[in-house]
Amino acid sequence: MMRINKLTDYGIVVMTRIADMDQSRVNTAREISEDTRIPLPTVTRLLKTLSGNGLLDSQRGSQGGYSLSKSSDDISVADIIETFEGPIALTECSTNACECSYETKCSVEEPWQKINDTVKNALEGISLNEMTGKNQNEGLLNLSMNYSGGM
Amino acid sequence: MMRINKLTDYGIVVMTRIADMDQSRVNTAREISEDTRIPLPTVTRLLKTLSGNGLLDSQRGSQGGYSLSKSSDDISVADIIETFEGPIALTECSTNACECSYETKCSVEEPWQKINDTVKNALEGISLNEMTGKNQNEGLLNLSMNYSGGM
DNA sequence: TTAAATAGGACTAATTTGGTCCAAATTGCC
DNA sequence: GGCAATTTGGACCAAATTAGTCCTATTTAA
Repeated sequence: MMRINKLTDYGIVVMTRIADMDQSRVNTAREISEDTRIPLPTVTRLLKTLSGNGLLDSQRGSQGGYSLSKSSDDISVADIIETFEGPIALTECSTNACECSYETKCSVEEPWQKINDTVKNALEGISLNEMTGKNQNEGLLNLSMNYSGGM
Repeated sequence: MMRINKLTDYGIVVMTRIADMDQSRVNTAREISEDTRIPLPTVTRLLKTLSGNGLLDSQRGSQGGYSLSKSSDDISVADIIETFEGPIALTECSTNACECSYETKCSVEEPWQKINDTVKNALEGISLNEMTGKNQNEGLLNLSMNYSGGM
């Protein structure tokens, strides 16, 4: 299926929900759970991950909650995905020094590098703000990617 | 990790291996297994899937084996991935009619559509031929994608 | 007829993922 | 000071997916 994990998907939903709200106040896990209908324990876990990775600020105690750590314009979909899944890469080969034992595979490595870069670029080009309801149909998705450069 | 399955990865290796060989003869599962060091039962299964989906032609019986069903220029990485994983889509929302229960998610649907298209385009733009050793460093990967169009 | 292949499908083991829960720490408020 | 509302951190389990193997049938060339 080649898809991102469900939790990552949820993570994007949660972030979008927070970005959609009044930025002057914090959001509790409970509110978010009720709004999104994602079970509370799961939301809790998502929020912990997101704040642990610096995408959200957290405030403890009574009246506490979560808020965006920076403007929704400065948070990309890639940021969120990487928070949950680590570096964006479709194959193992493309992240680290390739240790694969299949000779053929290694001739395959270089093209994969490009494929991954393209995907990564696409995801970095989408800001959280563009995911919110506010900016619908405004044609902000102007992804212009050019990989004509030499290698 | 957001990656394609291991079997899909192997599938690409196997296809690349076949594309790399003399096209006037067929390749047996055994040869491919020995060359790639992927275990025979697994290679067998990969080949069955690939020929079942029309990417490979198969010839039964003694002297039989597998060969590309068309030129390696006309087979894309996307073709191979889709053979193993179905339609390329990062989230469920983006394939079929979205039945998700989270309201927020649906405002998210449209941007995702574009993201998926971008990824799909990238993968459709890479031919199997470009994955082979023959074409290394020839700068064939000229992916120019422009998503400035209206929605 | 036999040997070398592919075809189809069932099955199991391993891994990953999704989801839950509990105890601790922090903070605001009465 | 004490209580209630929160986040924090980590352990844990169940479910789903994936990887891999195996067996039997069918086809074909020599």
